Amino acid sequence: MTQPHFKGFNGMSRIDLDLAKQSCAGCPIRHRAVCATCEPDELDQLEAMKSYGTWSAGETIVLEGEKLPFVASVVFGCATLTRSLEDGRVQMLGLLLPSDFLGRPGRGTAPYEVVAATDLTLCMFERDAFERLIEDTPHLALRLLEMSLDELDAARDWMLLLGRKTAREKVATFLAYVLKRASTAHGPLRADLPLSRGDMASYLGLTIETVSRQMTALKREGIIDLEGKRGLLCPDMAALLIEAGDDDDGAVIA
Amino acid sequence: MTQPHFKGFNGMSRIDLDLAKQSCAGCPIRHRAVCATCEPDELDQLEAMKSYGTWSAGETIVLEGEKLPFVASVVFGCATLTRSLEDGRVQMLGLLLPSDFLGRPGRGTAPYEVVAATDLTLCMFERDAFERLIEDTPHLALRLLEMSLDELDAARDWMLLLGRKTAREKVATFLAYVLKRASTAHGPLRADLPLSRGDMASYLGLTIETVSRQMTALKREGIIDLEGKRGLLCPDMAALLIEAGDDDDGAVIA
DNA sequence: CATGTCGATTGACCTGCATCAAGGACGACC
DNA sequence: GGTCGTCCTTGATGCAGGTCAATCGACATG
Repeated sequence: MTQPHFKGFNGMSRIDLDLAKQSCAGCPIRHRAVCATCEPDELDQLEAMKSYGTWSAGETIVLEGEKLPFVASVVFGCATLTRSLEDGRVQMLGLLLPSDFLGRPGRGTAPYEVVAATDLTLCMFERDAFERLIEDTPHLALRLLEMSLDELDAARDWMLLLGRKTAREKVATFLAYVLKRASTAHGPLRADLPLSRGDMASYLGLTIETVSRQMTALKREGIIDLEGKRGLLCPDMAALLIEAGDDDDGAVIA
Repeated sequence: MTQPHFKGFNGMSRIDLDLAKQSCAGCPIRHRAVCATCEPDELDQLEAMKSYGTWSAGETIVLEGEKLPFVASVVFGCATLTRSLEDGRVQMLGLLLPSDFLGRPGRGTAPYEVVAATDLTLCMFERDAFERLIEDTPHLALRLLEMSLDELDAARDWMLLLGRKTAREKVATFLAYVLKRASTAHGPLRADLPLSRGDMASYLGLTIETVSRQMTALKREGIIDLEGKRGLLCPDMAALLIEAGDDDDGAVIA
């Protein structure tokens, strides 16, 4: 386990900053997140408390039960929320992709471990200042309520997956989700897997071996194709969705 | 499937009303819910839009995807939230016990089926009026945010259970949760199971048979005792918690 | 080029839970 | 009391996925 450290709030390269600006243009955490309805002066306040932080793949951002002194939006990269049983069994509880929100306004400590699954950039807001802003800004609280309801929906889709889907359906559902999140206007034919096989197993309530076997099976049957370890292509999204096991439109996570 | 009907808003016996009053005294949905910090005039407004509804065990309150025209707090009884795959597999996504809250402020339709698991009384608030009140009452939005974060925590505990726990641990965890919710100051030695074996299976991502077998095993080993089908006694809560598989303090659901 | 590491794959085997199938227990209703 | 119907329990069997272990790239390092 890497030590939890804190590059944020200061040390960022020029390039990092540019990339961050690009994704957070105008309103700092724009997609899915807080400021869809912000007034200019509120945006100024957010801007004032905002900073960027980077972590490299595998680094821990907070340990289970520790304080998370900020809330944040993922600019790029991928982070995972996991919880463990004492004997070492691990289950992923959340997957954060660009534009997803991290943090529980009003709650200082994280009831799960947060780890950077890939190199990661967060757009962060100092917690205390952010919470003060919420108090004074009614529609912000509503926006956050919206967001946590979305997360709740995602968690519940995920429960259905964990409780009732077969290994093949689980893997197919995950791949479909990744493709959906990566999709452009041209269609979701290609994506980079944001997670290792091990992380996928943790996500899906399976073992590495089972994930690997299901992936090769789907590849063998022509439903997906793989480029190296992380590249994923899907010639026919519909076929993949059938394997995923239900009407699932890919709405599987927050 | 029973047809979704709507006894609420009017037809209640004297006794029902008394019971409801008792649980909802003063502030209508008090525990875990909205009004911990309400002003007197806000309470009046809530009072004005409030009504009670009853359902008997097995009745459906809303179908998956239908509109739920109210938000509510459970006064007594037990309701379940479930979602199904097309082929009939069912997973429970939420369990509502007295003082729990039902409904997603700002969202009209339920993404799950809501069924009364036992005879059930809800304290209901007409949706539109409730949402108007939220708009004018900033701290209500914060309170609701709190509540949905609690639900999210519960859903995530549940994910860990579904993804990584053994059948025995799952059953023990559920029983511990029931005992905890039923506990009085004197300790949680006895409780009535709010769910049938089938519903427990749906909750835990297992089959009826497996649930039944694990229950008999726990009974045979003296960890629990059963009175009839629904009565549950636990001579030693600590022993049960060990079977539940982790530090679990019983915080498993919203 | 040899060697080591780390992730992914593949195979052989085993087991926990699902599945299929019979009973029991208990209440409702005639 | 007899006969359902519903829910629960128990047994026998099978299989999906876990476990253990070997191998295979891909990439780094000496």
